[in-house]
Amino acid sequence: MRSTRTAPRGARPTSKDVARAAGVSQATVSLVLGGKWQGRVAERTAVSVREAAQALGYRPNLAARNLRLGGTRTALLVVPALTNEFFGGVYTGAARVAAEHGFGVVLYPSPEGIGPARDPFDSARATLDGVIASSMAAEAVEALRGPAGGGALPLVMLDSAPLPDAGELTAAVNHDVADGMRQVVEHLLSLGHRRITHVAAAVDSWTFRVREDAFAAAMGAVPGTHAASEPAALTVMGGQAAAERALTRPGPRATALVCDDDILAAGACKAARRLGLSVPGDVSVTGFDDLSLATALDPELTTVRLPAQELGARGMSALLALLEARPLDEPRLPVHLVSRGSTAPPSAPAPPD
Amino acid sequence: MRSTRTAPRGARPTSKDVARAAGVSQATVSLVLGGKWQGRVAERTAVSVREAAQALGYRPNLAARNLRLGGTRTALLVVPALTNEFFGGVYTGAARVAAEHGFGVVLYPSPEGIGPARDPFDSARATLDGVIASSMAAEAVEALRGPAGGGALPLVMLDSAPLPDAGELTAAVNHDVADGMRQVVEHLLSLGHRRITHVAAAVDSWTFRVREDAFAAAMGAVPGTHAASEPAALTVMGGQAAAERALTRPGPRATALVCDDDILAAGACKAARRLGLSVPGDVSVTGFDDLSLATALDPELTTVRLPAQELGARGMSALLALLEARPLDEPRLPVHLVSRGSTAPPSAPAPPD
DNA sequence: GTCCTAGGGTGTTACGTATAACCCACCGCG
DNA sequence: CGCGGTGGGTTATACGTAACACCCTAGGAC
Repeated sequence: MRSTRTAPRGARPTSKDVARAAGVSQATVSLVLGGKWQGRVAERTAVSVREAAQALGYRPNLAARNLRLGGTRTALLVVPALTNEFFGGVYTGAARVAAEHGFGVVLYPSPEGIGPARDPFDSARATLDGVIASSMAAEAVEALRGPAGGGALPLVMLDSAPLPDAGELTAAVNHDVADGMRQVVEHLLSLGHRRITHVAAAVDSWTFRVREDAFAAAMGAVPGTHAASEPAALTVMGGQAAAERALTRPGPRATALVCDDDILAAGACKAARRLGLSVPGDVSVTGFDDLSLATALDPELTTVRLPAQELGARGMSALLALLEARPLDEPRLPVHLVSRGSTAPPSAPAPPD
Repeated sequence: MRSTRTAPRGARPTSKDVARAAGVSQATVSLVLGGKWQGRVAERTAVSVREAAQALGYRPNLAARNLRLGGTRTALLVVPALTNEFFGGVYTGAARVAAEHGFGVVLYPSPEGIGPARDPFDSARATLDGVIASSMAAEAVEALRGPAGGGALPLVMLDSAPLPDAGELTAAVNHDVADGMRQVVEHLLSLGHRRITHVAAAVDSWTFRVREDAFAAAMGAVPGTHAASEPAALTVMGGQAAAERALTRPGPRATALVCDDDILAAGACKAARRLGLSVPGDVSVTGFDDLSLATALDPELTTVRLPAQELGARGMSALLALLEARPLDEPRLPVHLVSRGSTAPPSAPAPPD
């Protein structure tokens, strides 16, 4: 009479229950269900174990398994925000590769947004096998590695500045955003634009610094061009305000706006319309990311597609390589320009219709 | 010489190490760090334990803790897709409340997208305390509850159809989307619209069925109105195609398009422009959700704001209530219309400029 | 002086799994 | 007839934590 026969609530069957039902020992259950029974357990026994497990609805207790094995086969993905579909793509890609290797991925949107009560990352560290940080600022990444005294977790950084003291347990996977910017500028130059303003995200992060540098380099390489830069808060309104400043500045007007992000580009399009300018008739606009927003706008946005899922997938692969002490390549993922309706030659005659 | 002094790699300090460093037993460490030492351990001892833990960089092993406590203080959030910022909001809200109660939230975008290799949810069930499913189809939710033989996990459904066999361990939190639709229709009617087409998401889910019914009810309540419905795939292109069909149908044209989602509304705006119609001059357009997309469009979208974070937060609260066997209310969250530039009286004279 | 109590800890066990180390019966072979 | 091998299992243990059930000492009451 120690306990009710049918477990009252949440009393999940254990491997011991399965063993009893199948008339074998717990060890045998573990062997069979763990797939390591070749030549150690008779076929008939294995079958009856599997049947018993099925009948009881047995699922192994992951906490116990993790404790035993000393690892969790789980990676943490840290992203700046989840309200951006780009990071949804990164997660999806990482989770796909993880699943193929029996790993799980836990998502952690970085501090802002989540209450300060007991940093979930902090308490989770002990049960994680590795960390993937996407587009994080350097100091935030430093904090992730923990007190440095204990076991520093393997860390993969996506689209982030390289760590100064990068240990051996670190890898990086980046988009080739510099090349993306180069493609944008070449596209515009080939259309005939010579006076181009960069609407630059006012965020201190690797990916945006690279874009600024690449923009300056690409423009500087061609004589007779006029480059300018206008900082913008990373919102639609921020893009709108920056574009408005750029387009109303005294002197000859820029004929093209290169925006650091599709969000900013959406704002730039709004600003142009408010000023009575047509896109792309009077001013061409480009973005970055190729969010679904890019095709929702009218005209559709010429933008640089960043393969977010690919980034997440490669990041997870790199982490797995790190964990298995395999050699790893740190690829620079190619990106490509998607040319749509928001760019056209400058001062073109109004479209036929 | 059994092992190197400084743990070679990943050898995290345990509570036993802390105990040795502080000169106490492991049990005392557990008491102190667990906060249950009031009147059982002297202040001085507690302090030295904490100092030792700090010095060693000790973090409790969650796998062990979970095994011991039989729970993980972790909930699973299942969403249809992560590439939609709405669900990012749901997650954020749920995670905030969870953190306040020492809970964590694991995100699981439902099957499509994630490889089929060993369903992560399936293997995770044993280590979860509950499930929150957002906007899921009925059959998918059924599957979540598992083989029904073992312990069925507490389940909270957000914006979903009520389960037919809802057990005691189930709760529901919904947006009052019917009221949202009513507000939209009343807004348009008060502007003078009488011929309105509902661009309806062709997705078999509770939230969209409710919208369709509410639209028909609100229109049916006012004599002299003409309601129509046009199904649309839940993408920009789907919305565009549906709106095009709706606006080119023979007979008097609808003066307003009520879209089930901001994404669809964006497509509808594109369709209108392609047909040479101005928004809102010739046709008014409304959306649902109030995504950032809504303010990125030009004109900005009149839409119904669904408080996604609030939904996630209330869902998590409901789950916590379920777990603690507390009475719970199943609120119907109020939503409200955000009136912007995409709606105006029908057949209005062209705007001044 | 003896008993009781409270304060301050410690020993021990259990959680569920994986696996190393055994164990035993049976069969074929010399 | 004895002996080694092998197929088919079992027993025992460890993972790190939490907490129950003790234990010991000292101080006060009688």
